[in-house]
Amino acid sequence: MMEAHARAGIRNRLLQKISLEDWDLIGPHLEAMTLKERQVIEVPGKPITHAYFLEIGVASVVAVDAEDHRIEVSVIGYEGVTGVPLIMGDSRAQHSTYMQIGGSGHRITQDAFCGAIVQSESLRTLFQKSAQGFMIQISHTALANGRAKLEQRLARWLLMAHDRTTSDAVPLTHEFLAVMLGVRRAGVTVAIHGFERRGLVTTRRGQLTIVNRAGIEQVAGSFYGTPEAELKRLLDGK
Amino acid sequence: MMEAHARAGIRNRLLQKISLEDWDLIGPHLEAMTLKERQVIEVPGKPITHAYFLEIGVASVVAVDAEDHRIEVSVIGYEGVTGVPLIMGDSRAQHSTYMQIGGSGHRITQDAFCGAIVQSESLRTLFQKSAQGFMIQISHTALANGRAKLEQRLARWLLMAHDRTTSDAVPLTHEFLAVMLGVRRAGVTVAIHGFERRGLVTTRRGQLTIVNRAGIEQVAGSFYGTPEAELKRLLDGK
DNA sequence: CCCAACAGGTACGTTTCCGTACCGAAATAG
DNA sequence: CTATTTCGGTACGGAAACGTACCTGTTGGG
Repeated sequence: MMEAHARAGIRNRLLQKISLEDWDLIGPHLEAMTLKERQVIEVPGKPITHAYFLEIGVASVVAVDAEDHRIEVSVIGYEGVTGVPLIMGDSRAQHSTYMQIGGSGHRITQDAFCGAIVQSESLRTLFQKSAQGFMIQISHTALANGRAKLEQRLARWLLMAHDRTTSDAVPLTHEFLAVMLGVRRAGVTVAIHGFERRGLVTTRRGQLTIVNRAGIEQVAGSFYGTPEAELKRLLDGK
Repeated sequence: MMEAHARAGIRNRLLQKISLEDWDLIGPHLEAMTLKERQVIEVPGKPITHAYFLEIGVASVVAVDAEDHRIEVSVIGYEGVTGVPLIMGDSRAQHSTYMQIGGSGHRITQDAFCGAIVQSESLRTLFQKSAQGFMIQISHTALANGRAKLEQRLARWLLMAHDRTTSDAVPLTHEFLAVMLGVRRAGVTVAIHGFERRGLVTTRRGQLTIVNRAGIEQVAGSFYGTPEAELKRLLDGK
């Protein structure tokens, strides 16, 4: 009951799914914190110090190569956890991970997280399924990057962000959207104008508001949706 | 010693890394087989019946969406195993997986494979690291798809295939290369001409031979290499 | 041995997106 | 309140790749 109380306000879907017995391995180690936009969570090549369970906000996971080419491969919100390599038995970050939209969450040290996973098979199963969902998302990012038009990719991104925010506002500049999608800033501006003209979004400086989600889903077509459906299947059982 | 003998001819890097104790969980269940090109290994949405440890040949892992957009996200050869979702506790295939270049390997049933992973922590660790390498490869496919030019992506693909074959010959048509990269067949033809002109490859109908690997690596730049280095780190220890 | 199917060479107009650049408006710092 | 930075609107030429198509040479099946 103490535990149940401690978990009362939690939005994070993975934390929610942890059983009462397992909670002893995780709950006591959680450190609640505010996560500002641009806050760095993981740096490629560096050890992962903590896993972050987001409550509010969106983190970007960005692949980087030796010549500093970069592109976002995944976004993480209240449905997941950062530090996927920890789940896979690796302690080093592959990707650059940082808060794209500020919010809050709980973090747990690498030691405590890995210890919990080793001790409890049910925790391991839970986080492995989350990691599998993460992998599916990356696959579909690869698909969208190779096959979709800028407009479709932007629509996909907006939908993924919208899924993870509580309001319809997406507080991001065109510049940041462009960096994540790996396209020109001017290209994003033009695409957003198209959305605006069709009444799908409204914009203010540094912010974009989703007005007609169904319309955006139509633009994204099947480039959006599969990872979301699969994650649901993985976490909510078969 | 019987076991050691049974493993004598094995090229697969994961099978090689299995300890003698763990071998009892895997070895007896392996079924050696020839794998012809185009042979289907996994079908999206369908249960995964076997995990395949390749000895020779290359398998393509292709992401597919509801509108049948498709693109290759990963290749697997003697360094890995198919059926990554099994490692993650899922029994359903996400991707379309099939032999791109014919060869041979050993397969193990889903039941035996999952049973082995559940029983042995060291096996689990091994395969998780392999899955982590797989994920890194997908991330870099996403990066290349979003950032690289056709020529660079083709170079990257050829290098990944070359790493997994015993000869310098890549027995594939332009058509198949195009499908995997998600580009036009004619685009591949033109790019290959460029390589040929620069003395990087020679071609015959349905086949391409790598002549100057270093030159191809130069074309691919840093779009090639990171996943390979990371897999080495993961499997050969830190 | 011939024919159908396949592989690939080539071309052309078109679309998409890039690189770059410039400018004005809005926010922020001093 | 002003100076500076940031953000977004717009434009232009050009590169990359597309869709499509047609044609030729190779290959394998009947």
